[in-house]
Amino acid sequence: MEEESQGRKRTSGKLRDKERTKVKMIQAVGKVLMKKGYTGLNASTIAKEAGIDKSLVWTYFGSLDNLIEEYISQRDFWKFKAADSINTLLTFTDGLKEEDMSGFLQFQFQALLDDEVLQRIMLWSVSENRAFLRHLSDERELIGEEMFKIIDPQFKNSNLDIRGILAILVAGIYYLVLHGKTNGSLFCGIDLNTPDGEQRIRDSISQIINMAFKKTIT
Amino acid sequence: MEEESQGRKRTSGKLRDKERTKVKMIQAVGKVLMKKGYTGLNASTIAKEAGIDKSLVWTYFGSLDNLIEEYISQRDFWKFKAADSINTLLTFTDGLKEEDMSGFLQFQFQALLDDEVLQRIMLWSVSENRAFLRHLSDERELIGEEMFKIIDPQFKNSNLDIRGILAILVAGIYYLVLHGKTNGSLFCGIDLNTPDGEQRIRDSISQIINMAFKKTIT
DNA sequence: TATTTTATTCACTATATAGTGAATTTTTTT
DNA sequence: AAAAAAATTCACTATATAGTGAATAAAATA
Repeated sequence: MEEESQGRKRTSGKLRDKERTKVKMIQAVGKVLMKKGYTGLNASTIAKEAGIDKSLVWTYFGSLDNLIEEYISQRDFWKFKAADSINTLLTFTDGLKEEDMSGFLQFQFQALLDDEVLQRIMLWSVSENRAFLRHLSDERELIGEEMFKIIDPQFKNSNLDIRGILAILVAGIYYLVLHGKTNGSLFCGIDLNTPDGEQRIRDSISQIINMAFKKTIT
Repeated sequence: MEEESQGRKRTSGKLRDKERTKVKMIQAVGKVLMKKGYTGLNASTIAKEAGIDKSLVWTYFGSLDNLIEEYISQRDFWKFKAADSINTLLTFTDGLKEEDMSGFLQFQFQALLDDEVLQRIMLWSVSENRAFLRHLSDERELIGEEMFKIIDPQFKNSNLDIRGILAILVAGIYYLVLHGKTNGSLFCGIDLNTPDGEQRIRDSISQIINMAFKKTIT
């Protein structure tokens, strides 16, 4: 981005290398985020994690926010975009099967369970209204819309609001994971930190999708 | 709690009154919580809101945490406990109707939408693992268990996990409200900050409950 | 009204944090 | 190897925050 292309002098010592240091700093953001959450993201902590002097934050990124933003924009949080998961779905332009939809939600559930940084980011998104966090939401919405292009028509003549139902499902997945990871305690008597609890939520996701696809409403 | 019952001298001037001041301080916690969220809960801000000197926090409550804890424990966050909502449900010891269950969830949804402090507290609960926040979750679980005593048997011979489904529903409600209030943006194309968006979620809650009660799974 | 006691404020300490500019050390060029 | 330039650290400033103890002002008691 801010490459001095005219550069008469370059960089690459064993001890000093601007680009290598910048990469270390960006990676440190992720490590701190995982270990302490977004409230732990300050210059001293990040610098200590990267093993450099904190003043480099301003020398190389202009501000602490810029450095953090750099990390967020570089990481691909919606891995399922690239994963088979959604690509498979999007090839079925003529309609979507119940199992595909279920599988997609299961994938999202597992991805969030496995990704501690994503958990911290989701929490942050719902805690503070920052531009770069909103961009993440928007990105997810964009991917979602691709899917709804296929699903919406399938539910056109149903009296179910499939978007509303999926909104509750996805939001439910998000909250349950966050509650389980931070709070640890039960939710409706279910403990997400046990294999049994996880499985119950997985099954319930499938059950709701199954019911919706059977379009049985009175 | 820490009343000097032996008290030879009391308090009640126009300008100075310990008890009145303590009440003002506790109320200020709620105001700050609503205006700035839990991260805004520091002595200076609370003292300014109460119109007193910040040192009184330690004089009267021992620590900032104690003052905050006092506020949390005094307020009744699960209003629906007292409300008709759940009491009506609990009288039907022989079974629960679909409309009752729907109504109960609608009530919870509306209560959270209307109560800014509760929103801040729910966010806090999922952000930090504090004892007094866990107590709140536990309290909700306890109330929930009362309800499940009635519902569990109704779904005994169903192949649906009603607790799992309700967990996703309730968690979904929580997350959608938090997302809507902080982030403002869409979620599955639905904007919770519009009457239409609110209504779609209300309807979707009912639809899921309706499907579950029809026990239609293959 | 003078004295005692209680309520409240004031003036501090200690620590953390965003940010700056000069000094220093390493690398590159001559 | 010396000079120039780039990379990195050091030593600051300024502001915020939890917490403390002495000073002061208002009530209550004698």
